[in-house]
Amino acid sequence: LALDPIAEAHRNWTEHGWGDAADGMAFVTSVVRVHQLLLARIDQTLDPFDLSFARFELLMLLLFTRKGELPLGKIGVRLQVHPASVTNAVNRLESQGLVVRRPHPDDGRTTLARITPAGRRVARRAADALNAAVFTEPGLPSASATRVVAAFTALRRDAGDFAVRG
Amino acid sequence: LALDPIAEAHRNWTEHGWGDAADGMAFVTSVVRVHQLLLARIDQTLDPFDLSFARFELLMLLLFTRKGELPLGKIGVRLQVHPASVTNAVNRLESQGLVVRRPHPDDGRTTLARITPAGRRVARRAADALNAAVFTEPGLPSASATRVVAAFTALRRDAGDFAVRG
DNA sequence: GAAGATTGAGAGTTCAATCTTC
DNA sequence: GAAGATTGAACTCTCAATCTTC
Repeated sequence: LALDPIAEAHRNWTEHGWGDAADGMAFVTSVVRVHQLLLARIDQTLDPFDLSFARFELLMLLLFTRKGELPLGKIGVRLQVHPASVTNAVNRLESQGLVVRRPHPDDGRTTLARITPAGRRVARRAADALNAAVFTEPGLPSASATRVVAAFTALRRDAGDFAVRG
Repeated sequence: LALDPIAEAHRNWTEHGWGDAADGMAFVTSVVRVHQLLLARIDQTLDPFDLSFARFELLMLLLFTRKGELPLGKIGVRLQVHPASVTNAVNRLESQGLVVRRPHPDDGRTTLARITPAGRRVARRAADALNAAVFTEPGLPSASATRVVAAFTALRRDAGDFAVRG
């Protein structure tokens, strides 16, 4: 096992005359790597449920919606994914019996995705599994995680990711 | 534009009796979303060079290697990606003339990937572009970024991502 | 004409299976 | 038999093009 590759890259960047960007490079690379590690744990946990994280997020979104259904387009906006990805995910979930499509009553253009009773059961069990295997102990001290969330919320806000309350 | 979806999810988690996992869920979701935002900026910056971030990382790895070449297997270990991904990336880079394959002189099983002069030029220019467009201003205050890197280094170390200096 | 959704193509990843060389 | 690399299959994501409905 080698030493920390990100620290090494930071050193290389500095020695290459890119000192001004070295910290930012290390930050971005850290995010990429931690994302990779977390996703691996998540995928492993969701494997028994035959769910990807993307499909899990879609299921939870419907679970937390009052009527248990949402237009496909709205799902894409909320989950920040491409319409084609929504179509694909809903196809899979529908073939698994966790979601059904139905036409919008008032607008013939839009399609609604509705979570089924089986979908609700799977969503709750998968969430329990993720909570136990990943979320309750994501890999850093609770105070540290909270600080990261705060810093990332500011970053996302500045990137125009969501509206500022006002 | 809606309010912060992660804050909303945190509220949903708490109301659903999953309070113990709500902070961890928010942490993980934040990492996923920030990763998505950063990668979008990176891909956009690398687009003119016809490079993905994965191929850029491979190129930089070779650029910083003494002899400018490395066995494919070692590349996979350093970049933490599957051997098949290395084969794929090297195929693309080779067709772009940025890398060449050559057989290992002492071991007929292993193949070396060697960065070409053109590869070095593209790597330096792409790095300059990324430094200017992303790394010098990744989206949060410098002190904040440094704290995140420290927290993530601890997380990666605990996950067995690299050896502890001893 | 614009909005909503789907389709097909292209790129990337992972896995299992295969082939060659040690 | 094990290590290194490649191949083909399965999946996901994105983009451009298409189709239907407003």
